Amino acid sequence: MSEANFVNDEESARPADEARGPGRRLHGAIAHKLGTAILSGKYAPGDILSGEVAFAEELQVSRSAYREAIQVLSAKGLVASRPKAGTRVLPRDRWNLLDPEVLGWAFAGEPDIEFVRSLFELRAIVEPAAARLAAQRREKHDLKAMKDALTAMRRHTLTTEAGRAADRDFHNAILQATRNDALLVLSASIGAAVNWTTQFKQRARALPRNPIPDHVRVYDAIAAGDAAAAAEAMNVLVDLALEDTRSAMEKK
Amino acid sequence: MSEANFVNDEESARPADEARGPGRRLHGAIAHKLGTAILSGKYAPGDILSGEVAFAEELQVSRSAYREAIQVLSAKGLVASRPKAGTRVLPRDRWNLLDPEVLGWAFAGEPDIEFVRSLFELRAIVEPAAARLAAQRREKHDLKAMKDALTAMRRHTLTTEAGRAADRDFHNAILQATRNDALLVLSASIGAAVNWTTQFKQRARALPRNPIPDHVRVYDAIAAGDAAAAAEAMNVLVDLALEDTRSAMEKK
DNA sequence: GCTGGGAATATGTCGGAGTAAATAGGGAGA
DNA sequence: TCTCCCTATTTACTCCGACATATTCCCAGC
Repeated sequence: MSEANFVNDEESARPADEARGPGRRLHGAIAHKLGTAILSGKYAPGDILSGEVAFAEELQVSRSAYREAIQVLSAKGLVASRPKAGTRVLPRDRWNLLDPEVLGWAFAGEPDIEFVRSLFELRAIVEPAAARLAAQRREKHDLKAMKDALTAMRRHTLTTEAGRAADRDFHNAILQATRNDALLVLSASIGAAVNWTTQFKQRARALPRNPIPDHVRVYDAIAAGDAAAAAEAMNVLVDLALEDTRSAMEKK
Repeated sequence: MSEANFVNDEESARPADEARGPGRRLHGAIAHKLGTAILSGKYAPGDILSGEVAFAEELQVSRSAYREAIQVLSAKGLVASRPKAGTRVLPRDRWNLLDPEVLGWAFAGEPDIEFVRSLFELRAIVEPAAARLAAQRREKHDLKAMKDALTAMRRHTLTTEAGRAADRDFHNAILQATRNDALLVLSASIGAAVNWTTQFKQRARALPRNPIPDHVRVYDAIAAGDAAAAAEAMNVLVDLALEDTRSAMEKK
């Protein structure tokens, strides 16, 4: 009770009420504001956000709060500040686009279709390979986790947050089964991004396909230990998701 | 070049010779110290870094500097602090292990061989696929960049920083040719990590193979537009690198 | 055993001192 | 007279310590 690690991060502690707001603390809100502004292109790489005091006054916050927000952006590679030169936006290739928070900022405004494409391409590379490894290395409890996620997906649908969480759990269980930390972290980031696109698809009223059978095929292949079949089934799954997303974005 | 940030510890009048120091500013140095401590396992997930003032006094810095360092770590998902409860180290799966700085911290001490293995496994998944895409989409200037990097690799060797930079440039040129931002960012992170392992191999005096011919094979396949051959050649390249690294770590 | 108040601790705020660096100005050499 | 270099000023970030606020844990009272 007292020494137990209750894993209450900042969002699960909240009643999941303001999940989509700026949330967090004051400097977090400022970081969100500036981050979305940068990601949306309002500040281009090379631009200078000059004037610590000016910004602090404009946002009606203290310089400390502004400074801590800049620290966050700096830690994510979005900006760099030097004593006299001011705080300048770094070139895109320095941005840590795989950071879940940065990804969220990227999808806060109008998501760039080129970037979404590249994310799905990456997913199409990583996830089938992960399914292949999972088929070779999965243990009993991995299969149980996948099965549980599948039943949850059946009960809810992808139109609900619970359903999307179950979807993430399914993919997460596969990643866990690969026994690969790097893969796990990477796909956690991608999963967050995919969740955004799924919400996006839902807003566009474009969820035509029933994704359950495809997921079941992946599960069966992994359970059977058939690496090639698992990779292929996951490949199909990702391709369909990409197709849906593309049509949804074009429709809009 | 552009990274002319030097540490301003006490009054070290070093002629900016120390390129691999903690770097950056005071709070950057603190973040480095705490980051390496966390990554090395000195602070386990769930541990509490209690006492903002205590830490600040122990490190002989002000609370602001300590706070900003915590902001950086928090932005990278290593810790989370809540009002009264203290600053807790988050579970590993929340860490942004693909952040270049975090990767650097992970390799600052004794690198975990399991983690290195998982990184190379990820690399073995991503880089061949990237070579495949590059073979399909490369333009003239991409090939020129690869060729330039190859000649630079020949002139210097991997034992020098310039040679390792050329190696990174080569892989970077391939990633650029994929026209995929997400891939580019990911492999920039991986490339930073691989650079660490290469330095590590060098320290262990284990660079037996001449990597140039293998790189040339990759280049030829991409130049010819042969996707399958490019993927296979890159596969060989990554496998050899993994083998070298493994033997170097076992030797040590 | 449950509830409410107080103590402890972390976050948010503030303004000032210190310092690094870019720009401008002046002087020397061609 | 023009160019180059050196120096001084100015500017904006960096660091600091104190104060105010909010939240949570602990414990006493019911």
